[in-house]
Formats: sequence, C-alpha cells, structure tokens
Amino acid sequence: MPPRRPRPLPRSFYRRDSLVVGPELLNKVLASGAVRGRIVEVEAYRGGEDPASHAYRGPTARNRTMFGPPGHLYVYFTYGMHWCANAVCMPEGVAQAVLLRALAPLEGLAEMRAARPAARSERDLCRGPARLCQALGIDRRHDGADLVTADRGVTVLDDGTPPPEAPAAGPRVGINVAAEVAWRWWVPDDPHVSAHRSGARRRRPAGARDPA
DNA sequence: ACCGGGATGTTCT
DNA sequence: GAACATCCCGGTG
Repeated sequence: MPPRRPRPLPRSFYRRDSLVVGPELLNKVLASGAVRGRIVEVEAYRGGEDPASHAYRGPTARNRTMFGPPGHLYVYFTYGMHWCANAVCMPEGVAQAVLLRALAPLEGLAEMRAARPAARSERDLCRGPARLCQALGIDRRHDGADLVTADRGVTVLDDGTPPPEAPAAGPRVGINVAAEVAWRWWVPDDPHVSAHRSGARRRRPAGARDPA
C-alpha cells in the first residue's frame, strides 16, 4: 500500500550528481508500460573523472546519450548479446549516469517470465542489469528515451516509498579500474540484489596456451 | 552454494 | 586483436 499514487520523478531529480541520484533511486519503481519492478541495486558512473565510465574518453556514437540532458535512458549493448540501462544525470554536457542493476518484480510477472525463459525463479527475473532489461523489453529502441515524459513507455515512478535510511554500499561489479570506490548501492538484505562475483574474472585470450 | 568456461558482436587500440 | 558496466549452463561440494 503505497502512500500515494505513483508519478514520474521530475527532471530536477536527475539534474544532480550521480553519487546523490544513485542511492536516491533505491526503492523507486522502474516501469515499462505495465511491467514494473522496484529498484533495489544501482551503480554510479561519472564521465570524465571515472576511468570505468563509457564517457571517460569523451563523446562517441555509442555514449552520446550520457552527454545529453538528464532524465533520459542510456542503453548500451555489451558482451555481444546484452542490453543494460542507465538513468542519465547532471545537465547536458556532463556525462554522468546511474546503472540500474536489479529490480524486485512488482507487476507484469507473467510477461517477465515469458521474456526470460531462462529464469528459474521469480528471484532471477530482474537480478542483474541485462536481466532486468530483458524482463522489461528494454533494448536499442530505448536509448535516449525520456523517463520524465515516458515518451517510449519507460519511466521511473515515485510511489512514496522512501530510499533506505542506510543503503548498503560497495565496489562496482564487473569493472577492472576504479575498483576502490564504493559507488554501488543496494537495499540491505533484499534477495533480488545481484550476486557480487568476487575478483575480476579475466578471460584468457582465445589463443593463449596454458603454461606448460 | 560456488566456480569455470563459452557465447556473441560492437568498440576501441 | 583485445576488452567488454554479462548471463547461462554444467560441474563440483
């Protein structure tokens, strides 16, 4: 029983630093039409100051949405098969964003299951940045979508649930630089938070031989 | 539960 | 050619 009727976050919410927006996005609701989930895990990326950010070396065709106005969705393709989604922060020209890493499914569970046949449980439906995009049908078509006007059906809603008073924090997942900063936040004890895979899993180059 | 390896293609060196 | 803001499956404990 949410204290009030869900409504999209205003543009001003996103116009701030991703280190502030990140933890404040916890417990907001990501909606793609009628398919919805509560945001339980996020990470901040900070453009030119952040070597792990796609925007670290300046604008490219891929990352241009990050340099655009706040409150839009930056969707990128990775590992040859997955889409991941971020909320763009800060005024136009400053490339910051918050990666949406996990949701607790709320509505449209049947559609999520149909979109994610590999998920073995409700818990796995949106546990991970690419999984949640798959569950909500987010892909290339949504890069640049406006979260405030919901021009492509995707938005972030405030239903009155406040962020956790003391969000859990730790290093970001899956990166090999700037691993010391704790720019990942999650709702403490929530089972839908993605597993932190310890250590950088380095792929061996395709032709590399084992040490004899 | 935890771990390792393969999938798959765009982007950048 | 290598890296990549990942996921899935099959192995083992």
